[in-house]
Amino acid sequence: MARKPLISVAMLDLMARREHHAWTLEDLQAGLAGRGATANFSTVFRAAEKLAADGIVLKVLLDDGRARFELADAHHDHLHCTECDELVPVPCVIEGARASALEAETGVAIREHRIIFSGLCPACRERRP
Amino acid sequence: MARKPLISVAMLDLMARREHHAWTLEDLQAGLAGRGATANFSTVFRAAEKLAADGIVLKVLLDDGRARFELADAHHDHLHCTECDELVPVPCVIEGARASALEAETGVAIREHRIIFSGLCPACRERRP
DNA sequence: CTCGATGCAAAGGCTTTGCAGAAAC
DNA sequence: GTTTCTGCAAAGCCTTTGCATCGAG
Repeated sequence: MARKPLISVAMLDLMARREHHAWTLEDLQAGLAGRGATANFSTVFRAAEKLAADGIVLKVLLDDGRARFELADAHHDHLHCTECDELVPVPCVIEGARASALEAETGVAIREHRIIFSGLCPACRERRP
Repeated sequence: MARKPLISVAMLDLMARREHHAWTLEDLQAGLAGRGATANFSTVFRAAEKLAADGIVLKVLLDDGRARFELADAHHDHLHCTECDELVPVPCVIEGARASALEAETGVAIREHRIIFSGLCPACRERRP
């Protein structure tokens, strides 16, 4: 019989199912439990942090004070749905030229950016027109 | 002799001096104390929250977990300086057309956005080329 | 035996709230 | 007297850490 996989492996496996785009630690713990991989919160926390440190997942912090983790793939920005609380990906709207212009205009040196739109995700928008 | 002003008044007065663009509660408490308006942290917190609720100041939450408050004026975005930790204002880079295009493209309904760039502010950029 | 993974409980960092007294009107 | 502002202390909410155990190699 197969041995119990490490939590970090089960976690990546879970995230790959894309039930959420971005997962809170609570989401992860619940999702893991739902698939028979019950784990302590600290363990979930440490596994997620390690994956983030290794660049395998990305940690995103929201105004609600809870971090979300998502599989690290192509850069994109986010929309935080005010209705269902999901953090959905949207394509990046900052073209390199725009950033350069801003640097020239303001004198700052931009290393990275984080854009979070608030509004309704497609599903909620349809549900509540 | 003039009576002791409400903390919220002293706070607005302090913020108007623009020593910082955005103030943490700690900054505010220290700034107030420095001007003879010593106040309890809770009082500073409540005054700031009330001003934010009234739309007089804007509350901005950063990844470091501490909220900042700034006088609410024209919309702008921010650069969080990785060197001095200041949150400096930069002009908004999202034109309305861009947002509309994004809504059409993705199906989301955007209500507002928050952009935080990370990098060096003009002063630090000059200091550390 | 040694090291990483895990569970449990406790500690942290900031934010919020409850309650009572002081101040304003 | 009633409402608002304050101070103090206690809770809260999530995130982190310390320590001991467990399990693979």
